[in-house]
Amino acid sequence: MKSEDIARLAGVSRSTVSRVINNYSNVPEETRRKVMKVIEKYNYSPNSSARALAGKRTDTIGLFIVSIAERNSATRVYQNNYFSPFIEAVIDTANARGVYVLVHSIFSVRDYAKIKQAFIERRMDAGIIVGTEKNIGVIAEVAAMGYPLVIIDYSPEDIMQLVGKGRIAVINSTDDKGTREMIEYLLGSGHKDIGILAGRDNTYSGRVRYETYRETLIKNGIEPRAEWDLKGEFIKKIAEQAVTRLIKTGNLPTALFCCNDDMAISAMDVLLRENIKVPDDISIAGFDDIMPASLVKPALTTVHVPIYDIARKAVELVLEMIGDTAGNISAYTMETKLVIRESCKKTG
Amino acid sequence: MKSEDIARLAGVSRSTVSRVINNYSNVPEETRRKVMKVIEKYNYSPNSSARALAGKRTDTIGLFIVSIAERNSATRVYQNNYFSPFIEAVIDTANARGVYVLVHSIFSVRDYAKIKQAFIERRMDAGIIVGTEKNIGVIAEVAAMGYPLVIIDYSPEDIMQLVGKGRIAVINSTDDKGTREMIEYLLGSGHKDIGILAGRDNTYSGRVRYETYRETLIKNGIEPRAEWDLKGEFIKKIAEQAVTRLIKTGNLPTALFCCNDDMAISAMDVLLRENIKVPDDISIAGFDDIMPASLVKPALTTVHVPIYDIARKAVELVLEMIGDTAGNISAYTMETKLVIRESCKKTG
DNA sequence: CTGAAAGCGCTTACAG
DNA sequence: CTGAAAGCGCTTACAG
Repeated sequence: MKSEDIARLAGVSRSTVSRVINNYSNVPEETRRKVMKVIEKYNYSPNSSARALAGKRTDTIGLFIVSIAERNSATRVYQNNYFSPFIEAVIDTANARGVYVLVHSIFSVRDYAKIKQAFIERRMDAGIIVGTEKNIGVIAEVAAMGYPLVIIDYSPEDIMQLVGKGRIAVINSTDDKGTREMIEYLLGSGHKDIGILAGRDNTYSGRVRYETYRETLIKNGIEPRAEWDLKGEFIKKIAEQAVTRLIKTGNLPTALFCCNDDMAISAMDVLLRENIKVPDDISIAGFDDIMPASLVKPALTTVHVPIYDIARKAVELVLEMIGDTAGNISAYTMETKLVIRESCKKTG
Repeated sequence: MKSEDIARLAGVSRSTVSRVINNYSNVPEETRRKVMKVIEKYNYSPNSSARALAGKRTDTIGLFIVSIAERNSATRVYQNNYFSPFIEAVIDTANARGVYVLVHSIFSVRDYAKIKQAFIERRMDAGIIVGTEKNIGVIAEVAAMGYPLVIIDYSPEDIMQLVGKGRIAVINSTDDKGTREMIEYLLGSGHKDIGILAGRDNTYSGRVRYETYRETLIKNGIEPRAEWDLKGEFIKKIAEQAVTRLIKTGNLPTALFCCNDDMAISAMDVLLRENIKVPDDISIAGFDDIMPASLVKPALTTVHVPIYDIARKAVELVLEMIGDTAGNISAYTMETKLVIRESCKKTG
């Protein structure tokens, strides 16, 4: 069934069918009804490829999930508690607005070209990029092609500087405020020896959380100690190794600020295995508030990142930008919140 | 950049460019190289809409996630530990084969029409349907349109009977074997009073797990008791209510077989709150082996369902079927495995 | 208000 | 081996 069939059945031309479908204002009510009746009777819907080729939107957005460091992990999918809710929220929000979502995995820097590829092939009207790595070159190219892009977790300043032109929105959470509140909470609980299990420093949130940790300690008269400055890269396995090494030194801080929950949970596993009690022997703090954070024993004290809201905002922004050819580069920040559970306690 | 531009630049016709791109055999090596050079230089890729309209594949598959009972839950996304790994595995597998994935949420029976809609609009070459509800009518219609479909968790017999023609594969896990092994494990641990927290009975796995539970007890000379036959519908909240009511009766079984892990974890939460110890006062068994199953305390004894393998198999089957217009209705069963952790113990 | 016609960017018989 | 032409199913100026 194509528009020509509908036209014939309704006794009008394809032009009129098209006008009805696209809600043109200059179609008399009676004509519209007559055509609609046939359309509904046959459950007709235009071929999306033909529509797109003729200049309409694809009504599809791309969601690109970048997790470069994890490409070789067969169990990756079971581990990633940050992306899963994000993906689902994007899909639900977009679908509710009648927009399709093409989800794509990016596992290597080389893979990043696939983002551009999808736009070259004109498969989507816009894109959302989330993940552990950003290739600003590809982002700039896609933006230059005229496609709106929403980037999650990226330095707004860097975007402004590095992307010449195009419609781009970046969404972050208040990683600085969240980190500050957590460190001050630990300080307020009597901790002075606070270590960090840091995230990836080629990530905006990773850098902000790390730097804010240091600044907050220094502002409170405490010099961060190099031996408690662990690199976890936001990855469970690397975090485990770092914590294992720390334990071997025999010199533990009284609290460890982990830059995401995945690493915090890994740290707790290792400590448990080594018979070091959380929070009695060491307090563990996380970041993100992913679902397992409240399930784990002891339940994780962490900073809530509104993943669902970020995802929803991303879809809203991207749809707005599709509709508005003028738009330029913009930045949004979503509120984090300290969540106190059981994994940290007073000391001293 | 379009094929005409490439043609001009390479000094050939659009036909030849197309032949090179589609790997036709009758293009001399030299011509191919000449054209490829221009294609690579300009990073050209054909417009997917134009290709599809001209009769090529869309190179896109649809993944439809049906979770009807959960439509109104804002936190749904954080809860669904079964779909998340499935979605990611489908995407990863498809992407690795150069195929795009359009993921769509279905929240109501009315929504089910969206599946057909996507095919009417010719947005994809085939579909995978997973979730808590199946609309066999829509499935039959899409199959009749000639599109291959992979259905997860559905009665093969029902498919054979209800769908007249078309290419359909259904994938299940060995829910019967898994249930039997779990119940026999509990019996072997001395349990005679074994209750069930059942799943949705409009689900194939829900029915099989329920029936196998009853059969296994009866075969072992035990009559299933109505007061320990709880309906949980595979949903956390409903499971909580059922367990709460059970506790109020003061008449607990020594073991409770929960038809999925989500419900088992909910049951443990309620029991913990009521100061009933797992596994000392009651053994709790789950099904699925979702990620939190091993995180929770006590770690959940459950039946492992190979979600990742099922997802991968689904993609393989769907791609095979796209290539093979002959194919017919087929059924596959993936192996489950008993996973003994801490939530069940010997009794009597 | 409405239809005929051109055009979107491909692919593929067809003819040579 | 290769090009000119038709056709895929729409949308949208254009003309009336």
